[in-house]
Amino acid sequence: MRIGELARQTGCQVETIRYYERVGILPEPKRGQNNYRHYVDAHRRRLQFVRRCRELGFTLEEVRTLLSMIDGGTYSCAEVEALGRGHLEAVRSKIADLRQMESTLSELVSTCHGGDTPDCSFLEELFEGQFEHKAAQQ
Amino acid sequence: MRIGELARQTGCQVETIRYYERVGILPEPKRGQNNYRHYVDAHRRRLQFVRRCRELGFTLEEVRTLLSMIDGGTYSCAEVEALGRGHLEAVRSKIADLRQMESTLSELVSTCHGGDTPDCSFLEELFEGQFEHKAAQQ
DNA sequence: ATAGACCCTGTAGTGGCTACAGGGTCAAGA
DNA sequence: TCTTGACCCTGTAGCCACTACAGGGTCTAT
Repeated sequence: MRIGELARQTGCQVETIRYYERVGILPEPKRGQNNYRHYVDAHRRRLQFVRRCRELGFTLEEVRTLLSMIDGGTYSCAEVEALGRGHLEAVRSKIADLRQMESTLSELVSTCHGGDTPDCSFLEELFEGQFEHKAAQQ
Repeated sequence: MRIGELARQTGCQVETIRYYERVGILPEPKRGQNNYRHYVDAHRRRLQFVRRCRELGFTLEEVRTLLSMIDGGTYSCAEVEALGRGHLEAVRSKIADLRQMESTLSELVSTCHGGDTPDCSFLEELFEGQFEHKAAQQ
């Protein structure tokens, strides 16, 4: 199949597929005499895997690691689990940060009177107040 | 005060302050005869404001909008509130995405047996399975 | 013959910094 | 007097994971 078809089947953009090839996530496929890329099902499965990993928030570097485990065939389930748990922790920590943002924001927004005069306690608090937002450390 | 002192007082990096100046978030300060930037308290308050906004997750573009409201002096509280609520919605939607990731991830990780053999249902599910992750519909 | 869908390469842009390289300034101490 | 070290300057390149062209070629249907 050609690149457009692969894109359709996996929900990727054509440019993204070429990008993955350029950075070594996908192998270079065979080319026809018109120089078009020709993909087979193994490519589709690999790209699907990459996309699923990305949807779960893994970085391309982590995806590369996972792929090299699969390609090498000599990984341990424990390694994969460690990578997964590490990433899960990162996701949880992002959630915590965003929750903190949400709570500060909704508190600030609730102080708005919503009128059309240029006085706003939201802005004033941020500009002058002893505003204290528990930011993420690191 | 000089740029290093301003950085210390606001918790910014020196490079970030220069970057904000370059992109028009902070005004160009006066320079001494040694060409060092010289800041006064108005700069500190403005930078503090920017930092607080960034901590709340506002983009620099949104910060620019807020600053131009303050600078113009002819905004309405309702405008600010709209911007705040819009951003709050964005934060909430990110939290929802991350929660979805978290749940899929923790489910996948929990299927790992953790042994040192190269078989792992986490990987297999992503690679072969009819894995279904409810991704954000943007 | 031509339109339109598809493919190619290569480069530049996005956001919000961060990290140099390569240089200047200034005060304290040996 | 010299040197060390902390600070400052400009300008550019790099980070991530794409995305968006520009400028061209190919293929199929009408």
